Amino acid sequence: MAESAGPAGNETLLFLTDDQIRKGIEAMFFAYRGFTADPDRILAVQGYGRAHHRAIHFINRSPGTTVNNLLAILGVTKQSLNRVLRTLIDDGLVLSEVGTRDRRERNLYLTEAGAALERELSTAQRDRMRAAFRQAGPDAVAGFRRVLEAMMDGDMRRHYMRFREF
Amino acid sequence: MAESAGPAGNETLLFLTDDQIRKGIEAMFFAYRGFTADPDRILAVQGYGRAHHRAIHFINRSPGTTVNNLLAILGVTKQSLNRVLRTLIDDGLVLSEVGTRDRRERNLYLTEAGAALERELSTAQRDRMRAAFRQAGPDAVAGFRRVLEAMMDGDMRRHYMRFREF
DNA sequence: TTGGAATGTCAACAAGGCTGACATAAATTG
DNA sequence: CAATTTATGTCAGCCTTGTTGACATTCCAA
Repeated sequence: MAESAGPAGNETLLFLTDDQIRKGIEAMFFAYRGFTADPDRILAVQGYGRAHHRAIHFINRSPGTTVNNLLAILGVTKQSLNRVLRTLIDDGLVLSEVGTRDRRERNLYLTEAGAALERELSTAQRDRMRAAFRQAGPDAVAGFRRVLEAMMDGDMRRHYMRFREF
Repeated sequence: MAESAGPAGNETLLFLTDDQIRKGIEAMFFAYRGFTADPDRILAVQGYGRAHHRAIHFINRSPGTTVNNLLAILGVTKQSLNRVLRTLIDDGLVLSEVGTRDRRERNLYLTEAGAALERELSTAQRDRMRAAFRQAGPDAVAGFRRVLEAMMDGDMRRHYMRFREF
């Protein structure tokens, strides 16, 4: 090809140079800090951490979800999750009900207090995300989603896609 | 406006509905896991963690950087960074040289062994990022970058932009 | 020379990962 | 029915990585 040029040897692939990729890597690093900054501040007041936020988020997303399902989504050990879940249950933010179909399972729900904290956290996080979306524009948002979806591990993509329709 | 419709009350803002935003939030969460998965596996073998990776990455990006500069970029306490830096120096991956201009400062460099580990880590991470970029396409990559840049805190954006030209 | 800045270090603590072991209850399977 | 598997909880202990506080050293600059 006569128009071949540059380090990548192909102009159509210039967005795949190592430097472009490195910028993407650093963008992920710095942006993730912003992404978690607002919830982190709110959680710190209550003495909670990101692990609590994640549990609250996914229980809110799928009320009645089981411990096992949460373990698969969060990718942590049951001991680790249990510690977090225990404090949330003891503090009255999460309700754990014995399963009806299978009584070994525990169905997890947010209490009113839990839902209130969830709203506080997600409002803060959504405000920043909304501002970023608005600033970048709809086409950028679509691209953002496409790249992130391509970056996920297969297992995680399944958990993500399961609620795509909403 | 006659065409006003939907929860947002404006068709041109449909990408800003709470559900769209929530999808963006979960995309960040799941994608970040993929983003760190490969380096995490490599680091675990050596007995290192993400903190070591971050230090190695930014020393490699800016050879001769000072401890203070690294602190500002990483956003941790000097005690926390010092512990990580200490192990890297003791293990012969990082070289700490007394500053010439200001002898209170320490200029940090990767040794050959440190550079080797850096290459191993960044190759793994870049491979995934490159695959995601290729799959999503150049326009999506541009959007990805725009959204992430808009999501950063001001301080972090400054650190990010400082090396934009590469 | 004195103050302040940059750095290092020690100690203590907490969150939240991990592994391993073990208990219990309930469902499932042979 | 008995044995096994599954879902969950819990205890103990370990690691990384964050935090605060205190204090020493070095050295630049006013």
